[in-house]
Amino acid sequence: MVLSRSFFLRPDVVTIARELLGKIIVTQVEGVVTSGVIVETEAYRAPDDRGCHAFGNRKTPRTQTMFEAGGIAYVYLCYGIHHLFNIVSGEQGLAHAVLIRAVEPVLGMDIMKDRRNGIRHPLSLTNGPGKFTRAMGINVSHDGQALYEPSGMIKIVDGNKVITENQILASPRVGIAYAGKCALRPWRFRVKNNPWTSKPDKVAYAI
DNA sequence: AAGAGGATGAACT
DNA sequence: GTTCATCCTCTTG
Repeated sequence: MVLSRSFFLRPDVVTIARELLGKIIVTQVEGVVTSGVIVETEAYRAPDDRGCHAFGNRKTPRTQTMFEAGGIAYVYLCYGIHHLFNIVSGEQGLAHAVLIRAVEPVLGMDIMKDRRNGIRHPLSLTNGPGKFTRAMGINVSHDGQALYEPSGMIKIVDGNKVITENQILASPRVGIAYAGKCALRPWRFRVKNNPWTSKPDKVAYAI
């Protein structure tokens, strides 16, 4: 079953980021279906999080999507090359989002390999935020897409895979040195011992 | 109007 | 470990 919109409308984006571990993301792009289990996420939370694009609730053309009601995609271009996919959460006006950082492929591995031209090792196919979007055909044209429609191009499905708290590892988010103290917040979550996650962090905590 | 820099990844040495 | 690709967004003047 696709996750209901109410799942994404809740106010605690950090909890949502943890609960998305084990859920399945499915895309249908140009008639091709791919899917994968979400194994790594990060939470971003305006207004108090300096790492969030919408820090201080500043509205710009790009961050507009984050202020919409939860359950839609926020996709943006990073370093001019990588399309990074987030799930907007919270009620309208609350600029919260969960970055999907890695998935474990389920359907369409061959397509993923094609899209990830040149990558041979399966474990390197989807173990990063820019890698998995490429593999699953996600790009900035999907910004604002609803994720809770059973017939949607991108949807989040509950595969009834249970990830208990002792299977989750938390660590600080990287690449946001400009965020000062906020960079220390352990808002990156990964499934412990899952080989499809990005390379291990130096410091990690149980939750 | 111009310049700096980024929620990364790949290919180097 | 280092470098650089590549372009959009935001800030500043």
